[in-house]
Amino acid sequence: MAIKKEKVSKELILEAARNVFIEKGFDGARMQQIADRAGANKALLHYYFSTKESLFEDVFKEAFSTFAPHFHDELLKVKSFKSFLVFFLDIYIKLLLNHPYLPLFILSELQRNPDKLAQIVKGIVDFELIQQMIKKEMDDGNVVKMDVRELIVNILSLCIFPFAGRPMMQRVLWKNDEVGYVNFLNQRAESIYKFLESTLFINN
Amino acid sequence: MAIKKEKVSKELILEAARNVFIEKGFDGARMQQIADRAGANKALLHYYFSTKESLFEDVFKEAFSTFAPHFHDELLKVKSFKSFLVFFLDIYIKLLLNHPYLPLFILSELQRNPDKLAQIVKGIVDFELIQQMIKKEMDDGNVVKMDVRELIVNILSLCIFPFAGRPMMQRVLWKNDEVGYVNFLNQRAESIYKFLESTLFINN
DNA sequence: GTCTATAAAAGGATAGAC
DNA sequence: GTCTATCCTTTTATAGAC
Repeated sequence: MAIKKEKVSKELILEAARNVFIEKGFDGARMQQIADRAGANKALLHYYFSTKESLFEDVFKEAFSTFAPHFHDELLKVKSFKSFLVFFLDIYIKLLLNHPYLPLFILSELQRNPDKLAQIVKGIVDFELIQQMIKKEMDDGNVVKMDVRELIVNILSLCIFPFAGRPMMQRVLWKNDEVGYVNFLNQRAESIYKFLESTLFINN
Repeated sequence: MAIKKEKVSKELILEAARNVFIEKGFDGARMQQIADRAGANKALLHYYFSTKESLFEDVFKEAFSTFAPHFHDELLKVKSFKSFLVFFLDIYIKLLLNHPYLPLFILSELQRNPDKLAQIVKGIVDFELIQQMIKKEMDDGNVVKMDVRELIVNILSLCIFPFAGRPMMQRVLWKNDEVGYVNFLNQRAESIYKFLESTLFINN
C-alpha cells in the first residue's frame, strides 16, 4: 500500500485492532489477522505499538471510555430524575446499538485481568454526581426510596444484558429470529422506561 | 499419582478442565495448566479426551446445562406467577452465588463460536411452558400485560448482570468494597423481588 | 492407564534491507 | 515508514516405553 500517507497506517492498524480485539478478545486475537485486516505487515504493528499487550491496552482504554456511561452537563442539568432517565436511556441504548460487542468485550477483559485493567479504568467513570442527584429525588419524595447503587445496577442490567446476552437470548427466546431480536433492541429504551414506570403486579 | 484408581483420573481431569476453562475461556486456557491442576500428565488429557476442543465441549455442555434456568415440575406447579417468581429467584440466585463465573463464561463462549455451540445448547433450555404460564396470568389480570419474552429478559437481566458485570460494578459503584458487594449479591433475590413489586416513581 | 520425549505448528517479536 | 525473512518460545498433539 505505497499510496498511503505515513500517519494513516497507524490509524488503520488501530482500527483493525479494535475490530479484532473486540470480536475475539485478547487471547483469541492474532497479530497476523490484525495486520491482514489493516492491509499491512505484522512487523509494522510492532513498529507502531511495540507489543500485542500494548496495542491491546490502547484499544481497551478507548473501548472502555466509549462503553462507560458518561454524564455530561446537559444530562445532569435536567430538572428531574424522570427526565434524566428518558434522556439517559435514549443516549445509552443508541450507543449500544452502535457498538453491540462492546459490553461482552469489556466485561470479559476486566474479568481476565482485573488488576491491570482496573488501573486503566480508574477515573474514567464517575457515578458520584448522579448518585447524589438520585438521592435528592428520593428525599424529595419523587422516587421510591431504595439503595441508590442498587437502582443504578438495575437500570444498567436492563440496558446491557440484552446486548451481552444476545447470543443466548436470541436463540432460546426468539428462536433465532434475528430481525425480531433487532426490533426488540431498537425499542429497548422505550421498553425499559415503560417497564420501570409500571408496577409489575396488578392485584395486592 | 500411582495411588489413584483408573476411573478417578478422568474425573480429576474434567474437574480441573472445568475450573481452568471457566476461569480463562477456551482461548486463554492451557492444557498444561489443566494437567497440573489435575495432578496428571498432559498426554493423559489427550488419552481421555483426544483434543482440547473436545474436552472443552464436554465442559461447556455441562456448564450450560447448569447455567440455563430449569423449570422443574415443582416450579411449574406453583399456583401463581408471584409465587413462581419468589421460588425461581431464590433458586437461581443461589445457583449463581455458587457458580459466579458461569454467566460470563457461557456468554463469552457463545459469542466466540455461536454456530458450533448453538448445536450443543439445543434442547437444553425450554421456556415454552413458562411463557404460557405467564401469558395466562396476564390474561387473568394478575400481571401487567406486556411482551412475555421481554419480561423474561428483564428478570434474567436483573439476576445475571450483577454477576457478569461484577468486575465493573464492584469497582465503580462499590469502590472495590468486596464484602459490600458480596452482601449485595447475597440479598439479590429479595431485592429483585422488591424492585419488581414496587413502582419506581411515586408521583404521576 | 500413565509417563517421557518429541514432533509439528502457531504466534509474537526482531533484524536488516529498501 | 514498510517490507521480507527469520528467530524463539509456546502450545497442541503424538509416539512409544513401562
